[in-house]
Amino acid sequence: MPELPEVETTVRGLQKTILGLIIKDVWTDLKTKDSRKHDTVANPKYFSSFKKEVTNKKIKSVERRAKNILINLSNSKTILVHMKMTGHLLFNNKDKFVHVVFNFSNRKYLAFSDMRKFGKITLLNTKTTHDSKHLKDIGPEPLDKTFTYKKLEERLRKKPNGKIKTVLMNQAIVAGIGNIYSDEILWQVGVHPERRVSKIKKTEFQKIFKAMQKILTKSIKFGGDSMSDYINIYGKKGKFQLHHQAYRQTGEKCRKNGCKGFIKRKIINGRSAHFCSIHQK
DNA sequence: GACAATGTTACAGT
DNA sequence: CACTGTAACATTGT
Repeated sequence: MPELPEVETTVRGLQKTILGLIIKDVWTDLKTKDSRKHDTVANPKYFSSFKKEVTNKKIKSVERRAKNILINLSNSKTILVHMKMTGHLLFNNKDKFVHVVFNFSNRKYLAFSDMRKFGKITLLNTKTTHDSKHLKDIGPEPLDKTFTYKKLEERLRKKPNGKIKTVLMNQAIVAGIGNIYSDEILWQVGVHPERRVSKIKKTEFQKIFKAMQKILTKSIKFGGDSMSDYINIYGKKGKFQLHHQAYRQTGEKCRKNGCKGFIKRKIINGRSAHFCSIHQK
C-alpha cells in the first residue's frame, strides 16, 4: 500500500483518534520463524516483552518519518509501525487480515491488518528513535519546509549512474516515494524513468522538485491512493487513484497537452514502471 | 495455472 | 570496499 501520502493519511487519522488513550492489552497471532524478524512482534519471544512494555501506557503523540508510523508513549518508548506492501491500521474496525490488536482502556481498539504479513512493529526508545537502525539512513522529507530543489539535486546526484526512477524510490536519497509517485512525478516533468541522474539538467531537477511537492500534497488532499488495497483507519478508500496519469494506465492515451503518445509498462530494476512513449525523454 | 502486486533487504555478482 | 541488480518474504486477486 503505502507511500508517503498514505502513511501521512493514516498518521493524521491516528492523531484525531488515539491521543490520550491508554493501552490495556495487546494481541497477535503472528508467529514467525524468520530470524530477520527477531525484533518485531511477529517473534513470540519479542512480543511478550513488547506487551509488558506497552501495557498501561498512554499515547502521547503520533508522527511520520518516511513510510514509518511512530507512536510515542508515556514511558518514553515509541512503537514503530511499517506497513510494507499490504499493511494498514484500523481504528475500531476489523477486516479479514488483522494480525495485531491494541485494546484501549475505553474499550476501543487499534487493529493492524496485513494480508502478506510483511509489516513490522517494533519498540524503540523515543529519545533515540530517529538514530535507530530503522530510520538513521533515511534521506530528507520532501514536504519539509527546509527541503529545497538544491537539496534534492544534491541528494539525487549521489547516485549519478542510477536510473532516475530507481533513485527517487531510494529511501536513503529522499524519503517516502515509491512506485506510484515516482511514475507520476516523472510523467509530469517529461523525464524517462531510465534516464541516468548524471544526464539530468538543472532545470529538470527544479521541475522534479516542484512536481514532487505538488503531487504528494495533492494525494494527501485526496486521502491517499487506493489503487491497490490501501484504506484509512476508518476503513475508507482514498481517491488519488482517480487522478493517475501514468501509474497502471498501460495502453491509455497520454493525457499531456497535445501529446500523441500512449502509456507503456516496463520492468525497471525489478519494479514495473509506467511512462509515456513520447513525451518522457 | 500464470502473473502481478504499493516495500525492504540479504545476498550474489561485478 | 563500493555499487548494482535479483530474489525472497506470504498471500490474494485477476
